[in-house]
Amino acid sequence: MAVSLPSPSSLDLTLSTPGFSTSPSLPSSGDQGGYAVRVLDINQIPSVAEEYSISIVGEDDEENANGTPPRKKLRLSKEQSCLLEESFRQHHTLNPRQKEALALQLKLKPRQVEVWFQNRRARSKLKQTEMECECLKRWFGSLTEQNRRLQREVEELRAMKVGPPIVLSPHTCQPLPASVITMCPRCECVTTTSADRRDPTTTSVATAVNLSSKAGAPTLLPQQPSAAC
DNA sequence: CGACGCGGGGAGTTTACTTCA
DNA sequence: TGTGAAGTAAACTCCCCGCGT
Repeated sequence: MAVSLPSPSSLDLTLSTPGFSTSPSLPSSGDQGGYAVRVLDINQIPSVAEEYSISIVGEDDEENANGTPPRKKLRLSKEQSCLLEESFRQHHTLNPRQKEALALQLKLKPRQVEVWFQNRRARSKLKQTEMECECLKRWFGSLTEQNRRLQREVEELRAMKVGPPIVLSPHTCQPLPASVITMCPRCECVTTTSADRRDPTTTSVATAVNLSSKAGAPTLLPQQPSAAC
């Protein structure tokens, strides 16, 4: 029954894992006494539901009288969750041997470990998607604001009846193309550079503002955000 | 090379349970 | 203190894909 876990307190908790030590089908060992042992989660006030889950979840109460297994739901203890999280940090998928070993260590069924990893992957992906969505929203807002500013600038230049500034390349003495505003979608830092000074291999977020556009308004050409920041 | 079975993973859903107003 | 809505997470189902035969 002994499980190697970091602290003595966690060992105590693990001994009372729902669905294992409290299972009615298991003979009560001397120091635990079957139902006498409860899930001792120091951060959680025991509830009626907890009592319920303890009483209904067992390793071998697979089916009821109809032959259909009742849908049961256990709550993983903090130690179990921590260990699963730790394992998830190491690898997001488990091979059968790892699954078996982890299940044994956690006193869970391999299927439960498998389900936990499935759900964990799903949560991870959801979180990632939400973060990307937020990032894109901020990026969009920033670009919108930038667009407004540039349009104002164009209007002002038009009002002055002054053509777009022509910058000569220090190397070739040829006019440079339109400036390129580069913004990092993560930290939203914006830098303005001449097109010929950019590293052609860089795939940074670039918003090309063509001030000499015949149509009047500057054209914004959003590109994919880069991972490099 | 295609058909078949099997196992694993993703996506979506259900359901038990908790939290909070 | 009781209750219902909302949130969370375990468990389920379906489908697809890769792999071995």
